[in-house]
Amino acid sequence: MSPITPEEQLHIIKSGVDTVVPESLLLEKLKRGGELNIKLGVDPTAPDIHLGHAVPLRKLRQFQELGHHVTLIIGDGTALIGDPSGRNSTRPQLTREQIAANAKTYVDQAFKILDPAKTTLRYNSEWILDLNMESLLKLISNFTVARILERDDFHKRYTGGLPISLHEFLYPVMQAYDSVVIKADVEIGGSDQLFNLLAGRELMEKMGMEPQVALTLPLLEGTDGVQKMSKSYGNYIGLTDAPNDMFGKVMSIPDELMVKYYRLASTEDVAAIDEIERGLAADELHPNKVKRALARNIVAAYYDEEAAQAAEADFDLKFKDHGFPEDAPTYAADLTPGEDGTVYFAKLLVDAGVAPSVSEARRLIDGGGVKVNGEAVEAKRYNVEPAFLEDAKIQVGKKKFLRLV
RNA sequence: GGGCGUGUGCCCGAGUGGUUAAAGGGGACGGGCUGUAAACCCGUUGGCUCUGCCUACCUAGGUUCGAAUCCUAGCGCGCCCA
Repeated sequence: MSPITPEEQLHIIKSGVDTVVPESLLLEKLKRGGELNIKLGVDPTAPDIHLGHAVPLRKLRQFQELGHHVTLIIGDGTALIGDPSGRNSTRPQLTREQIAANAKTYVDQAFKILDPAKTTLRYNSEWILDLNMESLLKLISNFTVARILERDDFHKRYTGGLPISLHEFLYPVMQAYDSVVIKADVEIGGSDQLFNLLAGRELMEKMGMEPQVALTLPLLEGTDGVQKMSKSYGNYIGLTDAPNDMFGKVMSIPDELMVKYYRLASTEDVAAIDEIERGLAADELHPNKVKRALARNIVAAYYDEEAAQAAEADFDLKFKDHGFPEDAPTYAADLTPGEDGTVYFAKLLVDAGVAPSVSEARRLIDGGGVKVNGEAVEAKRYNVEPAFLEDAKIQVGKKKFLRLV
């Protein structure tokens, strides 16, 4: 057990969190000493995880470092229901094969963050799918329809005349039952999970157990700084992104989000983050330096320190020194000239995958966005003599590089 | 089942039968500036064998010299009535 006091633990745990319900119970549990059982339930619906999904995992890791134990529940049973949280329509139900495949991908990525020695992995199909009618009825009788309907998304759908399938009512109940089975001390989740976490408290209490503490984490905004991180908004930083991409994406977040990212997505100590936050507010720290450190930290968390430094060097080369990266993709271009002795450069850019259409490529050239060997190609120069492109280093915009071979 | 309304480019949204590839905004992209951003300024934003050609305003027909704009049917969406 860590020598630090319960109050200090609480401070660390609270870093970056949205709400803790109730905080007093958490402190009480911490004071009792010994390891707490921290629960996170995930639906195996998203095969690729990004930094947003990693937020609760980071928090679990923090608990582990404080000496606590984590129970990660793969909701392969509840996935058959489909979590209605935040939805305004019934979520499509997944097949068992999809679920199994997703779960595996998820677990592989989750263990990049979690300490396997302090993690128990459970699948809730184990207990949920074997419930007989008698126990199921007993279980659901602990909740009233009115109570379930209080939930904001159900309420909206109900009053809005949108359908709610009966099985969706069961989702919070089943998630609560998970907490009963594994005897959770704390359950963590996104802020949209609060209702489900509270249902767990309620059920545990009704079944004569000490209720769990509900701990919710805010949603992490994506690289655009506005919308929550999500693959569909294209603003995500994937855990499997290459170090250079990951570094660059972190660098592109707005300054205002740096501290939040530190708290929710980095491995930095809470005390150090407190200091960074203070330093930024007092104008003692340069935002650029802080963001670089953040980007290095995040890359190092998923790769290693060396990769992080290489990514930073690459970043400087591209954006600070405007150099040409060594690892630029290569393209074997056909430089055979046409009848007029030139190569159709605009088309070549499309074939090489650095421009979506010939028209767009022409516009990019006209706008000075295409550089060959460091020099911007002049407007209207869509056709080019082959020698001009011999082993050329081509840059399109700020981020696309290409080396002809 | 009936009535009314609506359907435009990535999104929102304007649109008079005839310079409409379609106003305006957002987003995105490119350039400048910079600390990587943000903010700000400028430009671009259907495709192509590009001073021109082709395809476009839900779909299919029709009227017309000419239609996103008018008509018919279908499909989608909305509201009201049953």
